[in-house]
Amino acid sequence: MTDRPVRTRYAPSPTGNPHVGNIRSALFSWAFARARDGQFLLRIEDTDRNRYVEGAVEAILESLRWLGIDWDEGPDVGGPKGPYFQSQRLPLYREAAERLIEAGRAYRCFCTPERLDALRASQAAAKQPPGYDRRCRGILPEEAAARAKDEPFVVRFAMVLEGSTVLEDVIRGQVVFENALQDDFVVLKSDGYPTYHLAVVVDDTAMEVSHCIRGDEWISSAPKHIQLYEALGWQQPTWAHLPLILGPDHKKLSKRSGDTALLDYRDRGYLPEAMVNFLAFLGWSLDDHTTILGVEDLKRHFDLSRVVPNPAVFDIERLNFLNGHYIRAMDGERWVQLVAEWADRGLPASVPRPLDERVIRAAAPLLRERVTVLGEVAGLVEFLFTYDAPAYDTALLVERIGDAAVAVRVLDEALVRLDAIPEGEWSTPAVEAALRGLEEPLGMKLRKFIPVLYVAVMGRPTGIPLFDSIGILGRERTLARLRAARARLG
RNA sequence: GGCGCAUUCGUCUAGUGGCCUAGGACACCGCCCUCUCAAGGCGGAGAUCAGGGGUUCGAAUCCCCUAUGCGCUACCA
Repeated sequence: MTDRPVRTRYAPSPTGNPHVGNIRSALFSWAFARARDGQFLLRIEDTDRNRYVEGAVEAILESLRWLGIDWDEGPDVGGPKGPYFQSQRLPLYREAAERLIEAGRAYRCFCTPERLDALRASQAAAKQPPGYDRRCRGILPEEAAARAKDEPFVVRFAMVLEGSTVLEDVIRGQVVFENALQDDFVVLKSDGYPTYHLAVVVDDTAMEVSHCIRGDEWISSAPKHIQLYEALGWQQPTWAHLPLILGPDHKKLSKRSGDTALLDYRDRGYLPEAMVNFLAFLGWSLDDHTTILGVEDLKRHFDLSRVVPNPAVFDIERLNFLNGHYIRAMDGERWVQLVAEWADRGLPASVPRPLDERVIRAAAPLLRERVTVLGEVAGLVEFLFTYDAPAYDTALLVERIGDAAVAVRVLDEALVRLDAIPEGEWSTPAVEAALRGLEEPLGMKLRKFIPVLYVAVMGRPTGIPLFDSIGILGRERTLARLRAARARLG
């Protein structure tokens, strides 16, 4: 079973933006294939025409690309086992269904949706486990074939009724399912499309997938797939059911719980390397101490044997930490570009474009240690791109220092000292020297009075370093802001 | 309801019978550094390993029971 060359796949259905849980499965499948020098393929499971969402396929490709996950075969690049859209592989599924019928392992079912609903309702009312009652399983093959000519039908798999089906899972070990409890599930729908169960078995076989790596929500269906493999006489892949990713509410992450689409994280300013690092450790670990791991190392060292069986809660704090880490670790020029991009994206339309690159370059290093998510960039640099300080509450000027009269003195003294710097000598060191020189006349430490100046200059008591900010801002704008602040205090 | 899975600090995890009076990381708290805020450095608190029975000289690690949580239970994946 494991002697085959490693081939794994990610097989999403195009029903929307892939969420982080799905992508984590893709990441693990991909990393496993890469670590084993195998191949990774992408297959679109578009067998449900009702749930198909326009643009979803592109969103899937984009999600993977963003994280740096590449595939050897897939809908866009093709490959020897194509096509990679299930909707284009219909004959394969029909053929398999035919074989199953002929072998007596599947049968046509003519029960109407109404009857099925009624059946479920009565089972629920009687507190019986729901499931198809196998009414059509007894229909003679010839009769079924005849009725099929003008009656709608589905094809159901005839489950083995006795004994048990055993799943050998590399993450969970052996899981035993009683056959008597299994349902005669549908393999081919009345519209001729296969259900997931049939399609996944047919395609994984045809595409020579060696390891079926998927979310734990599938483990209950595993006996269906295993029996399908047995009935068709095909070799099972190695099974690996990954632990679920839970939301803060400890429920399975889903579109409904919001905040789960992978691309939303990109749009909020998370870095792909942070996301990969974060996702990699949701259910897996390298050893007893590694927490920072690049994608290259993941590709090299990932292994299913170190995947844990228990579900993991998605902890945004940890993602934030990693994002900040990668921001600080990245190449300086890339950081400048990101700052430019996010400032441009986030600054109000009233700020003239293009943005002054010199300002961006000067501010970028100051932002590095203060940004955890790129979306914060614009708010931190806005004051550098406007003439006046951003709007602020006058009370802020006094808040930290505690006394309006003292704040007034600070502003007056600062004004005198800064005004004394000639235009040509305006620089960060000159500003710093001037402001530090205030300690003596004011009779207080720099740290004590500087919050007043922060507010006057940037509209808030915290932000990127003041001396640099004033240096970038220039003489005229700085003095204007200090005077404006002074005027506010009467 | 049935079936299945899971259960180590708040969170992600290390741990496969003695190295564990349970290690790392995030978050939290404190100190240092410091022009604010951060970042960084140092330190702290935080898990009777869900509970109860066994097995064993010895259990977080093996077995059983219970509890709790989650997943599945469609002509959706």
